Amino acid sequence: MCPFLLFSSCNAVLRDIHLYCCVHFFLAVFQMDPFVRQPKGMIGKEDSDEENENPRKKFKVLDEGNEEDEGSIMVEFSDPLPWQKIEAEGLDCDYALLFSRQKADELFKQLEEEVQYFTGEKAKVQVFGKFHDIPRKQATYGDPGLMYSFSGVYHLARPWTPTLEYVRDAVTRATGYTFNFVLVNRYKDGRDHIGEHRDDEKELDPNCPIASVSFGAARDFVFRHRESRGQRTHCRIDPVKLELTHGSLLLMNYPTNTYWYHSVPVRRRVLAPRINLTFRRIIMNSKH
DNA sequence: GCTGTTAACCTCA
DNA sequence: ATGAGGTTAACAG
Repeated sequence: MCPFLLFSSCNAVLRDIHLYCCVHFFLAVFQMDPFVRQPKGMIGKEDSDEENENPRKKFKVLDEGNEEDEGSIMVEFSDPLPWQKIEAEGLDCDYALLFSRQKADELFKQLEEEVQYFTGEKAKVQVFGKFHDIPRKQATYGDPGLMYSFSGVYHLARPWTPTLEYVRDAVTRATGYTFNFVLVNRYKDGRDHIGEHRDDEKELDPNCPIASVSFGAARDFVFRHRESRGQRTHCRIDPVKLELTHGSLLLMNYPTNTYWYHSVPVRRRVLAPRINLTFRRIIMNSKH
């Protein structure tokens, strides 16, 4: 359970959330039709400072230079992204490069200017009775009225910035899902990280995927099954390791977050910053 | 009340 | 340099 993201709302609205998700599920199925089945494992090269030319070349990017049409830098529905399916027991993810190198550079730069991160109390976390500085920077943005709790105190999510809206809409067009909230994590270098956790807040609909978009330095991303953690190793399920590259999109589908923990481990050789956006759909409740 | 969990760090292979 | 294991006390269920 993540103590940062307990959500509430001013009014009970989303009674049709299940119908909503079903509709988008079918949308997504049709739009994602030509999945590329690939064996699980590290995607891309281990040395992340060099350009990842191979994966990028596989992506068809339309007219990067045209700034007038927002959709022009994305692959259109009629020309779907070459998704990679990542599967294991109880794990179901889809991975694709959403933005060209050039566009991702631009978005990264804009995010560096726009996003305002937590400071002070909100930048600390209590674990096992001790307070620590969170080893990365965090920010939350979302639809008006959306709230989240931090250490039992509710705060409003900030309103969307232009760049966050742009990326959000790009993800929607690529997947068919819409999102009302984003958690921004900024890892200033390879020493910044996040420990193993699941995104299992009850305010998140587990049937709706979480969309993780990455900019900047490529970082390893590790899934571990909940039954293969700690001393109870009688159930041996190998971890699933990915590399999340500049401009990439990882969709975490149900029931991934039920069975699998994930982390971004320390990588001391990484010197450059990474910004990660995890788009979610929060089910508003009537409390508060 | 009891049990399970813990978005963190530290130590030591 | 990395990963596994232990931590520790409060709180949710």
